[in-house]
Formats: sequence, C-alpha cells, structure tokens
Amino acid sequence: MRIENSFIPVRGVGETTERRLWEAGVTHWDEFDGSVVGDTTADRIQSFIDTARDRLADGDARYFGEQFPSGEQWRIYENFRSDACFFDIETTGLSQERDEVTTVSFHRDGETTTLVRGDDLTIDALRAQFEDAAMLVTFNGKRFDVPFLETSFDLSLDHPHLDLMYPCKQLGLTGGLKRIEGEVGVERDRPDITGEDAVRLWKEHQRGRDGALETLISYNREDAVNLRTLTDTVADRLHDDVFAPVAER
DNA sequence: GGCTTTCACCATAACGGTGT
DNA sequence: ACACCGTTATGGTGAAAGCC
Repeated sequence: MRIENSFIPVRGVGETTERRLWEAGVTHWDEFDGSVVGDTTADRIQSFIDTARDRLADGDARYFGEQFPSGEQWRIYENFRSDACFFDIETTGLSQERDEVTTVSFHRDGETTTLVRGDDLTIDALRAQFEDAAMLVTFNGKRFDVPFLETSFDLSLDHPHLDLMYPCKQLGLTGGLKRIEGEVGVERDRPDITGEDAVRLWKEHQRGRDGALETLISYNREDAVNLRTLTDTVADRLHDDVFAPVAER
C-alpha cells in the first residue's frame, strides 16, 4: 500500500467512501476520473491529488504526516522507507526528570549507528541523525523515546512518526517489542536481555566492568534494527487486511 | 427543489498498554 | 509505579448524494 492508493485525507472521504472507490477499480490516483462519488467530493479528491502529486515529487513527508490521521501513518512508510529513521534509546530508568539517556541507536537505509553517553552522544550528533530523516519509526516512542530525548536535550522532533505499538495492537500483537518479535518470527542474538538489564549494564560499565558497554550497545542496536523488520511485517499485514481484499481479485 | 439515507466528523469519557 | 497517546464507545450534528 502506497500513498497513491489513498483517498482518506480528503475532506468528506472516510473509510467507507475510500473502500467504495477501491471496489470500483479506483485503487490509485491515476484511476480517478470523477465518477463513483458526487460532484463536491470529486472536486475535493481531484484537488487533493493535484497537490499530493507535487508534494510526493518533492519528497515532502511532513505534508503527508499531517494529511493522514495517526491511525493511518503506516501508509506513508512504503514511499519513504529508505529515509525512515528507526531508533531506540536506552536510559538509566523510566523517569524523564531523574534519569539519563545512555545510548541511542539509529537504523537508516540498512546502516546502524549508536551514540554513547560521555562519548559521541551530543546534541549535534543527534541533530545530524534526525535532520534529514523523512519519518521516525519507534515502538512506544510517542510516549517514551521522543519525549525523553526532548526533555534531556535541546531538541524538538516534529517528523511524521510511526509508533508501531498502535498498528501492532490493531493486528492483535501486544506484550511489548520482545514478545511481538517472537510472535512474528524476528530473531534476536540475546533474547534474554531486557530494558531493565540495559540499566544494569550501564552501571556496570561505569564501574569499569569489561564488556558491559559492548553488550549494552549490541542490545540497543538490535532493538533499532529489529524495528525495521517488524515495520515491514506490520505494513505487509495491514496491506493484506485493508487493501488487498478489496483492490485485488 | 424537497426529502431521506448515508456518511464524515466532532466532542467527551473511559480504558488499554508499554518504555527503562 | 508513572506518564500519557491512541483507541473505542457513544451520541449528536451537518453535509453530501441520490432518489423522486
């Protein structure tokens, strides 16, 4: 499912009308000819398509982030996947006020980077990572990772943000990232390590234990990398649920 | 044009669920 | 235990579409 299959951002078009369009064979902007809906809605659809074509040609992810309701942000993914920034943070605890960010891992177009507190985890390094990202992808990042980073650093993240927790719930996948990975068959090197262990590993590293930091980093990287695999799975499944049954014969 | 049905959308409230 | 976004449920409102 790509952005060009979508009509849901148009005022007056909801789930039902979009489905009617798809069923009539209008599964792509190119197929729209003003039929199926009434005059008013047809005009609105046409003007949306005109603008959206330009925005898409410009690679304007932010525009589409605003156009799609939060529950439909996953539809943006296919178009912007190569500039999607998957990321995950580790901290010394759950409190944004008392605790600190220890590591941040980014996965972007197949490349993974980890920033470490006391070394290269700086506001400039963070800005550089987020600067040209089309969209953010996290798990529960709307309530944890993003606000935590914004509180800890002088940073404001207003990218389109796909928080996988909600689409996962929609698909009946719950119980946290690790559990969901297990359910959909994503492999992990160290399935025994949890977020709590990340806290412990950082403390051990500070006390000078050999290898603690390496373990923490590899755990953090795996979180970020696995987000990409999970996103592909989730996007496929939602496509199969929402679009495929209607649009394909 | 007048009428009816369908649909989108808004407001509100209660609840579920996950991060380290 | 905490914070809190998004979903769900509910009810109401008004616009659009299609029929005659």
